[in-house]
Amino acid sequence: MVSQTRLEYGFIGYQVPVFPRASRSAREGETFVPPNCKKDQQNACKNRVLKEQEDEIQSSKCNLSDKETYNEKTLSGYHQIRTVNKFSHAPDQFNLKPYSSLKGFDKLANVSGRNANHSSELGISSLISGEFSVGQFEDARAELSIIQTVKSETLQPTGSLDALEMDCKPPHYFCSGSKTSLFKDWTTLGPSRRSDTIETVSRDDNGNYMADQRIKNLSSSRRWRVSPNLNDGKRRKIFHDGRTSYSRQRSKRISPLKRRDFFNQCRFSGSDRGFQLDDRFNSAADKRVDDDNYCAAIRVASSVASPHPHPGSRDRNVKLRIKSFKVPELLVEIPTTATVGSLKRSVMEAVTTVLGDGLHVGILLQGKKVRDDSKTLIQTGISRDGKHRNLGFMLEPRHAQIKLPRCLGEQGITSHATSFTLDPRTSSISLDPPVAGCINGAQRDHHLVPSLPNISASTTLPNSQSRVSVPAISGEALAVVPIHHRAGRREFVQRRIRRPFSVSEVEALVQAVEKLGTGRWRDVKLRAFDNAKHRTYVDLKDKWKTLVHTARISPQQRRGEPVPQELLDRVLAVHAYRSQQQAKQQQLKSGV
DNA sequence: TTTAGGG
DNA sequence: CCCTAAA
Repeated sequence: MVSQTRLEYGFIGYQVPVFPRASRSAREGETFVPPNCKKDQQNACKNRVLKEQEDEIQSSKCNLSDKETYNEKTLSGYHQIRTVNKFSHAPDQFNLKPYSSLKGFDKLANVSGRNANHSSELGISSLISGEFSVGQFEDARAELSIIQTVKSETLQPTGSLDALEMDCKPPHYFCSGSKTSLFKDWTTLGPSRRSDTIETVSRDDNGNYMADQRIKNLSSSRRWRVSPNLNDGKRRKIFHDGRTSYSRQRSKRISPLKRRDFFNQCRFSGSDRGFQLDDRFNSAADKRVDDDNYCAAIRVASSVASPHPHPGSRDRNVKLRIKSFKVPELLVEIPTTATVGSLKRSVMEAVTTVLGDGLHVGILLQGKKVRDDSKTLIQTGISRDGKHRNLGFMLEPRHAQIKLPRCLGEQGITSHATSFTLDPRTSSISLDPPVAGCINGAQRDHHLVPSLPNISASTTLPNSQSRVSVPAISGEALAVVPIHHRAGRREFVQRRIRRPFSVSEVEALVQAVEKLGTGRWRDVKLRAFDNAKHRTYVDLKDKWKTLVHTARISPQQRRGEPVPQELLDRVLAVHAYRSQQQAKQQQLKSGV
C-alpha cells in the first residue's frame, strides 16, 4: 500500500547560492563561527577566520588541512527549500548546497566573468550545472516510504501536493583560504545597513514575475570593464536528433587562472562608495530572505557592461547587480518507494534542467519589455542618467513545456540497482510554464550619490502551475532535450552543462565496454545509453578515458563521486586486455 | 557521422 | 566537456 503512495513536491521556488557573498555576520563585522562549532572552539574558530582574512593575500593556495575541523557543509553554507507538507506537521526540507566548495569557487569566479561579458544566462546555467547538489539527508538509499512512514499514511494515493516554500538562508560562510581573497571585497563591505530599501516582486502584463532592482552606475569603476577577448563565440549546431556538433570557433576559452584574474579585476571594491548601497540592499534582501514565507530563487550577482564601451569613457558604463533570480515553480512527483538519493537527483535535475536551457532572460524597463536586442543600452534607456529606475530581468520559460524524460531512480541501465523500487514509468518532473522567474534586485544607483530612492512594486506570487507528467525513460540521468528555438536565440552558446557520471552509469559503461570493447563507442552508446540523450558516444569515450585515468591514480587523488574500486578494476582489466589485443594486431600487421 | 586524441 | 583531423 505504501509502495503505491506517491509524494509530490511542488517547488514554488529556489534560492541557490549562485554567487558567493558574505554571510550576514560577516557583513555585520562579526566573525562567522560555524554553527556546529562547540563553544570552547568558538574563539579558536574566530581566530582562525580572522587569521585567514589576514593571510588571504599571501596565501596562494587553499590550505585544506587548516579547515578540516569544519564540515564542508558548515563552511559552505547552503540554502534551504522547505516543504510545507500539508499532510504532515514536520516540514520537509531541501537544501541546495555547494557540490564542491573549492571547485565551485573557481567556477563562481568564472561565472562572474562570464556574466560580465554576456548575460546572466550563462552564469545561471553554469552555476547550476554541477556546483550544487540537493542534500542533507545522509542515507541516500533510504526509501522515502521509510522516512515518511507517518506521512505516507495520510497521503493521498496520488495527486497530493506538498507546497514547497523556500527558506532562503544566506550562505553562512563561503570562503576559505585563498578563495577568500577572491571575494575579499564582498566580505569587507561597508557597515551601512539601513534596511530602508523595499523590494518587492511585481508582475508584468505578460504574467511574468519580476523583482525590481537598481542599477548602479559604473562610472570610474574600472573593475567592471570587460575584456572583449573573453567572448566565447562558440557556435553550436544542433542535430535533428538532439546531438550536437561544433563549428570552428574563435577565441580560446579562459583558463581558470585567467578567470580568476579576471574576477579579481571585476570584484567590487570596498572603497567604492556605491557599494554601501549594495550593502544596504543586502541587508534588505537578507531580511526578506529570512522570511520563511518568501519564495526566492537563484541568487545572482552579475555585472553587465555597455555593449559599446567607449574606451576612456567609463562614465558610460552601467553596472548591474542581480542579486537573485526566481525560477518557475517545479513539481516533482516521486513514489514513496523511491530512494532519497533519487529524490535529491530529481530535485536537482529539475533545477538544473530549468536553468540549464529552459529559460531565457527577458528585460523589462519601466514595465515594458525590451524586445529589440540590437539596441544599445543607451538607446534603450538603460543608462546612468537616472531616468529609469525600473529595470527588471526575468527568467522566462524558453519553451511552453519542458519535458524531463528520465528515470529518477538509481536503477540505471544495468540491473544492479535492484534495491530500488522506483517505477520510472510514473516519475515526473514538471515545470510551471507560464511563470517567469524574476531577479530580485539588480540595482541601480549613481556612483557618489549615496541616497537612492526606493523602488517598489507590487508583490505577487506565481499562482498558476501545470504539471507535466512524462513517462520516464530507462536512462540514467534525465535527458533534457529542449527544443532549441533557433530564432532569436542568444548569440553565445553555452557550454553543455556538466553532468557527472553516476556510479550506475559507470557501471553500465564498463559493462558495455566489456562486451563491445573500446573503439565502438557508437555501439556502446546504443547498447547502454540509448535513452540517455545527453550522453553522446563522444561523452562515453571521454568517460572511459577518464575512468582509465582514475583507475590508475591513487584514491586520494580522485575527485567527485567515488567510483567503486571493483568497477575501476574492471576498467583496468578491460583496458589492459584491449591494449594487449591492439598490440598484437599491430605486431601481426608489421610482421606480415 | 564516427573514431581517436589532444586540449 | 570541447574541438577536430581523419577515416
